[in-house]
Amino acid sequence: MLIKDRIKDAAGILTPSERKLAAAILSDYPYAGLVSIQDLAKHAEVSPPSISRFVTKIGLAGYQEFQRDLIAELKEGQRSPVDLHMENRPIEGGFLSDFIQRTTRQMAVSSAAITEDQFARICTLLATPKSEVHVIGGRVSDSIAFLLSFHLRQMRQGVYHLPANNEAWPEYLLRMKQGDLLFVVDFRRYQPNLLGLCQTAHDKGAKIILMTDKWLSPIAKYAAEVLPVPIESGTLWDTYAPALAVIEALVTKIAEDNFDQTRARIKAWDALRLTDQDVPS
Amino acid sequence: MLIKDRIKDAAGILTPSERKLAAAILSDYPYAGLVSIQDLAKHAEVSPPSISRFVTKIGLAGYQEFQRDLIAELKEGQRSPVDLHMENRPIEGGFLSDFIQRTTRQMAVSSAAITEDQFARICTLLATPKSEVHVIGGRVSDSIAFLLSFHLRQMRQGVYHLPANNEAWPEYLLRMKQGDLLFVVDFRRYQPNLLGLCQTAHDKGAKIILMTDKWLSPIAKYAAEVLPVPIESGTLWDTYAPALAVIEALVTKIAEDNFDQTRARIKAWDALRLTDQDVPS
DNA sequence: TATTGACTGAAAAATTATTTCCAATCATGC
DNA sequence: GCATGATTGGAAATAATTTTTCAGTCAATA
Repeated sequence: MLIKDRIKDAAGILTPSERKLAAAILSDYPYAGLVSIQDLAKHAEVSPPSISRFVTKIGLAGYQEFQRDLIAELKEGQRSPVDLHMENRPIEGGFLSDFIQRTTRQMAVSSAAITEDQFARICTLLATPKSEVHVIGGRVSDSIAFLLSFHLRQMRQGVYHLPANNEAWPEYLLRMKQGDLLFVVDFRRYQPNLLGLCQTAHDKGAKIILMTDKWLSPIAKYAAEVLPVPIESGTLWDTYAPALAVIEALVTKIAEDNFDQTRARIKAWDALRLTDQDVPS
Repeated sequence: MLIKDRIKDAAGILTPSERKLAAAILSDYPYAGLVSIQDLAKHAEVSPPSISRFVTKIGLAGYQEFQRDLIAELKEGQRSPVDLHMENRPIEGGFLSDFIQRTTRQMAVSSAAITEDQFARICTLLATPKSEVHVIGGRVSDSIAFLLSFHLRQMRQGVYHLPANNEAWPEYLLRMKQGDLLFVVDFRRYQPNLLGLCQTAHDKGAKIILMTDKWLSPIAKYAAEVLPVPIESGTLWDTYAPALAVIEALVTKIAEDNFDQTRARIKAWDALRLTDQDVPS
């Protein structure tokens, strides 16, 4: 039996620190287990005795047998890609693996719905230095939008994240000029105030890039580019993981295309951040 | 340098038994080297001292370093049966689909590293009405953490999202009581101030649930539960999509388990929200 | 054939890793 | 609240592994 499975089987009877240990081992399986008991102890923040007890608990004679087995698995595993492949489809179907699988499927959908062409076009837009970029999302999706503006800010200047409170919007709208960009994330339960914002921005000549779901937010009307992403998870709630993946893809592509600039900027950034570091440990 | 190459480079100055040894190691590389010096000695038909001398000769400090290096090589090399596979054909599907596929792969890893058991346990903890839940994340990951607190707030009372500014933390810490929960998301570039927060919370008797990457944030020391999620995207930047998926899975599970309560709460919530809606369209 | 020097492995020593024991702590049930 | 039992990590004991020492062997050479 695989060590991994032994751990999962024993999951029910593990003590708190043993669970920490299990997490540490599984998080970089099997390599995390291929160090001395002391190093593993330090890494997992538990004591060596706890590890010793743990390996006994999962039915092994001792730490050494544990390691020998891990190495044997590694050796085996590399030989039979078939087995590995089987592992990728856990039919056992716990809630988590089930959910993840669904999300995974949705992610595939998103890459199908967005053409590489459009993707490249949007990257180019967002990377254009002379266009300032304004970013905002809906009540929930703003946190996704935040990741875009955060990373974008590391790569270029002129990136602004609009606050949720529309009282402050005029300040940003006044600054917007012809050719600037407004990146909006708006998923169902579309917010009327975002629509108003986009209308105004559009009137001012800003290009709007909209990330939305398949029902298409009314903002689509003003958008120069619409990035459709699937948000149905097959459950009662929506999933934003595909949306996040697309945003991360954008950010990564832009960063790679402008690598030197980005690196320089991050370096300068970090240098400044150090000066007001909170609590040096 | 790879051990293999070190051996080949040294081939000229090897003694007869060292050559036997080299052959034994290379014949089942790198697994043959991953046993005790005595087993390897027996297998290669030489004495342990010869092995010791050998590893020194090829420029390593000792047998242990030799093994550590072999494992590191293995990890590096196998790090990406997937990644490498993709790197070979990055153009095929285009940047986006390539990126999405990688992310997808990572998501599968996360469901392998988190046991269903642990998942269920954490859901139970977060759903316990009498424990208040405090949520916070790192500079970037806080936006992921936000989605947890946001949705959790829809399902139960006593959910607080700590502000990024640590000036305000004491207020929350004062409120924390024995048995309360602190859910922390902390990915690499771990923030010292979060560690301090967790230490204090832990001292106050709060249970800490930590979502982190495989390098394990130092907060693991105080954590009752550690949720490891993969964040490597195979590019220069990390991806939080798997983390988000896990959080969404948590939220969904909790909502489904407490469906009536959640529905009633959302209904009441929406009723209140309508009264101060910003701009009716 | 004797001498030299390199090579080797047995045994001892040193080091390192692992396990056991135990006291302190923590949580739990009464 | 108090007692009980489980859990935990430090320290000691144990075990294992690795390295060093050293004497014997062998081959090459004079």
